[in-house]
Amino acid sequence: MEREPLKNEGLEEKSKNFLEEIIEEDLKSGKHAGRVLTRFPPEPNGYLHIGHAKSICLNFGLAQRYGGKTNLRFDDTNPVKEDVEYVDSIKEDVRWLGFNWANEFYASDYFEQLYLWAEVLIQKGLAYVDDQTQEEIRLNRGTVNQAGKDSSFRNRSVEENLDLFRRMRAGEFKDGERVLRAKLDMAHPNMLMRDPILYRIIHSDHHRTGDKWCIYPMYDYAHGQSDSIEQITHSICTLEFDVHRPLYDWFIEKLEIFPSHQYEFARLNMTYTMMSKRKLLQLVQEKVVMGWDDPRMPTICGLRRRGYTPEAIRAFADRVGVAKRDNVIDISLLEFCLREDLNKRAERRMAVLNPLKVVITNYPEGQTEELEAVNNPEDESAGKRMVPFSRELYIEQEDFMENPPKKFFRLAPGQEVRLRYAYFIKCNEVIKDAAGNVVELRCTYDPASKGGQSPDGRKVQGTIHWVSAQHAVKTEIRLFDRLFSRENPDDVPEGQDWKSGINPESLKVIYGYLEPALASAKALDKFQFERMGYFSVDYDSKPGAMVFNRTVTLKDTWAKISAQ
RNA sequence: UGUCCUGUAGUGUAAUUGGCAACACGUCUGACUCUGGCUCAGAAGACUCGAGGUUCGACCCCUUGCAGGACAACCA
Repeated sequence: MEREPLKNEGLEEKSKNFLEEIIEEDLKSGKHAGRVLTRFPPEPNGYLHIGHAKSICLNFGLAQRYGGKTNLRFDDTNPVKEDVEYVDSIKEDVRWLGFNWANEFYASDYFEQLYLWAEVLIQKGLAYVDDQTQEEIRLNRGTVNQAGKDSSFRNRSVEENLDLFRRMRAGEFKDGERVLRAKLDMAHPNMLMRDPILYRIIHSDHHRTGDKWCIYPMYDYAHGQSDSIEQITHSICTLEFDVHRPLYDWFIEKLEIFPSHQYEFARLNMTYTMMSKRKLLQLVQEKVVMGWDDPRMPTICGLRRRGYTPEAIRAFADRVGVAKRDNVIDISLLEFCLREDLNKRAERRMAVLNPLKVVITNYPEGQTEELEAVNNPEDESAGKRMVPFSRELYIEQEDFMENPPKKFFRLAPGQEVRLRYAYFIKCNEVIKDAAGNVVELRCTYDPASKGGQSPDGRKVQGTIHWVSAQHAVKTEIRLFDRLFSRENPDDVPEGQDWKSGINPESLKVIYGYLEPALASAKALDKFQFERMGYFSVDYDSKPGAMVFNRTVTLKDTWAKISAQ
């Protein structure tokens, strides 16, 4: 009562999401003796994407916040789709995002226990072996508004079921010949409760268990029990599993095992972004993109290669929040989080993407000088560097206009601008080629403005970046744009393929000029090219043949103004 | 002709659990500036899906509509 509301303590109380509320209630009621154990359960059949990042941040974040732990568990119950390539990439991505799991588990670790429990269900008369074909099972399941029909094998004796199930395991039957089903209710309004399949026969090697098994548990039969075995307290998954929860609870109840609980949240959707693992796989297989880590992909490895930081992704996951309603996040929020992070840590450099030659006519030929430039105005500890200046420079084509509109603060005939960290220059002459294109500018500089200082207090509205022609490092630069041109890539016009939405101009390769300080940059190094955006060194980069990826442009107010 | 989930500014997420709707992104002003970046100051924008009801008082509770989503792989 005499306790003041926590106000000016710097840690303004952030509102809780519904999962935090559930956990806090559980903690208060002593539900699991104060224990919080979550799990991140990917199927190793594809690469993780930004949607998974939300789930990872949620599961690990929640555990961290409440003094708990998180297991990484591979849901590897379908050998035909899964592969070690994927488990390796998943581990790398989770680590890169900045999380450490308490244990690395596999659903396949539990195959024996799961099998034993299946026998228990058979003994209890709660499971039976069905000989119907896949087609018959499908037909007899009914539809959403029509009850299904009982299988004629539904009432086999416990002994017969046990015998058949053991022979399934022993490999006496071919793929698809029989399945083990739970005996629930073929008329249940929830389709998943209509005698779901527990085990199917697959004579296929498993990436971990090899040829030890030829029967494999289905998701519903494996997931909840795996949670239970690990004593997961809060099993958090996406909304589409909501319908599975009654089944999840049913197995735990009938088996009388640790009561893990499932909670569902709405998965992440993002504008202009494809989240379907299946379709992303297709893009890779059909070589629409360079691979899973193509910088245009929404995969974690793609974002990494693009130049994203784990901090930016975590901040994003934090800002999108968690709830149960369907949502579509504007991709500009992701970009905002990225810029916010990069602004603080990326060192600034100058680079000209579309060069226009400038000759300083009153600057001595053959002379070179070094000018001091700040590495990061947001971080003094980043220090300074020297940038070479000479008579011939490159500036950005778009920084010159022969007939500028009123608010154009850059270079134009007779107009003066500041070359960042260098001098004021004034354009005197415009040289064109036969076709009338501007190919060179002749300018004069004011020696008194060295360093970019105004010698007499005179104001120059514009400051542009530049690079000394003789010192410049020519480099490949990959400019990326959104992979899909439609805001919702799944919203495909009638009669068209979803791939019709792919943006044909999502990758543009150009050659630009860098200031020499950039020549020694290593893969994944990040810089802000002043006034142009954030760029990151690509894996393809080699000494002498550098490759930069444009991570994201800077916010461009001028583009808005000039577009009226 | 089903079962379940969900409806709050353009987009997300809040609202001390019944006390006259907040924060972020985006948008628009303006200031500052050696990045048309950053930063700073401000503005517009929601009668909380509709209709009833309970209550002094409803985003919140009740009734009833409507809308969106999920579920009919031997996928997860």
